[in-house]
Amino acid sequence: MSDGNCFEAKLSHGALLTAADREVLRDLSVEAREVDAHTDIIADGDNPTNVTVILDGFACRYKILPDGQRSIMAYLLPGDFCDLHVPILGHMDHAIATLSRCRVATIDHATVEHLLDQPRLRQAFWWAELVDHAISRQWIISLGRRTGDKMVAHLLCEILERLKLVGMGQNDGFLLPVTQTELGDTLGVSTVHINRVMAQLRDKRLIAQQRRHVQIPDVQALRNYCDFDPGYLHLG
Amino acid sequence: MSDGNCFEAKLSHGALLTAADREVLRDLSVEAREVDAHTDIIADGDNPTNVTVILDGFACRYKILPDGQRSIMAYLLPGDFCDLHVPILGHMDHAIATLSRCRVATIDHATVEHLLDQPRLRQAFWWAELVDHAISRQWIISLGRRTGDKMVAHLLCEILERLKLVGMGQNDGFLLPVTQTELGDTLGVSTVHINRVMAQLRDKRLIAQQRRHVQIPDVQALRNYCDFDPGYLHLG
DNA sequence: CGAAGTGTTGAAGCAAATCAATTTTCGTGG
DNA sequence: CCACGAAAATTGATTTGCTTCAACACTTCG
Repeated sequence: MSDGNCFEAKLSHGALLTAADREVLRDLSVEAREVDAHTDIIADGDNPTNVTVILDGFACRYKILPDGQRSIMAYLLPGDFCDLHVPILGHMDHAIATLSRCRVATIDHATVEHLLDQPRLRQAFWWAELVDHAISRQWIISLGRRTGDKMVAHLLCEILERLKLVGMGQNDGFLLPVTQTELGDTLGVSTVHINRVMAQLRDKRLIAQQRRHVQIPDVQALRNYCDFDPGYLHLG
Repeated sequence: MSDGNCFEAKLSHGALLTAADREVLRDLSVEAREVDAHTDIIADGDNPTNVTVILDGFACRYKILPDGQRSIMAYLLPGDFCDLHVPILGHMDHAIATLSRCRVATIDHATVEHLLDQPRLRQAFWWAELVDHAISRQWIISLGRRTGDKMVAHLLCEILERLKLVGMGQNDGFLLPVTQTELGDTLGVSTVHINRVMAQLRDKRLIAQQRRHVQIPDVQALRNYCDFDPGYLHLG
């Protein structure tokens, strides 16, 4: 499952990179470190001096509200930037934590600046940011207009597609290292409701589960169920 | 209310622009056109050959779902880009329509490329995109974790702040050219519920309304009510 | 092996949806 | 300037998707 080139694999979809460009991206993944599950990578309000990339595992953007509620507003999968926006925005307006154990790489801001001087890499980096925004817009649609079962189905379709993008979603199944409580904090519903909705999807044979391993026996059926249209991921 | 320099005013917050930079931005606003209320500016799936900027009025990003529901996922206020992402993403994954009558300017892609060659303007443009994304993340929090009354309050606080940013939110009041049906499609609740929630906010003296004109007698009180923290707008 | 975290299930309650009707506002033309 | 029709706002009654509370089973791991 672990693949040091997922960063390169992802960004290759955002621009026509040369062999040299790819080499540069691969080199950035060399100095990686491991982070335990359920650990903050970047705290709310931080002004980190480098940019972090997820190389393996699942992480999330989240915010704790004054009343103690947690809102998870994005999943970060292998190949995803955590905080490419900090050099421009100045500080984090949310926190980032691992969901599973992760392997991450860090790139200092000076190096990022240098990479952004190269037109193809600049386009690839901004493509990644713009796709993240497109994903956020889809989450707004889900939260506003889809019922619990359709929200879960749509999220699973999205994760499968994003994992396949970096060569990790094999045989229409994947490891989803996310608890039902975390899914609830993502989709704005209670843990109990997530549990019942997952049971519904299993009953309808739209998904199968062995522990944390999710299988989708008929991807098209699940897509039809929640009107999933992968166009917003802008992969070609 | 109408001010040809709102584009310049907004982008000035994203980078330290020179007088020459500001001049360039002002010149782009010269060839503006008017668009009637409730008219599409850009259709879903389009691949426009220029970038549109709102100079006056309210517009929105929206998508019509297969079952006919409409989801409004962003408001575009004076100074906001409609589709700066299209040159990189290739096509629109949603549509953009006016809410009120708008004055808009268009910049062809070649000119955008030229502007992006200048480091300060490039930073300002990307700052605008990144703030838009930060706003989307806040909407995800609202939709997932706030009740109807807090969602409306938070949205009003945000709009006030964004209008003041371009010199348009005077005396803690502003014109909100948005129907209750549109607010419902924005916040994922029914028109009836929006109506009752607005009545609650009036009863609590958190807002006052004369037709479409919203007044906020005590901004801090409204902010406290919905835990509005303007940090995500990254204005300082 | 025991404790903590996670998943599952039932029952009761509530926020918001839906359905339906009425009033108010707005735009347009006579 | 008023009349008229359409759009928007308002209100009441009923229904429902989801929450909350509570209990219990399963899994994981030190």
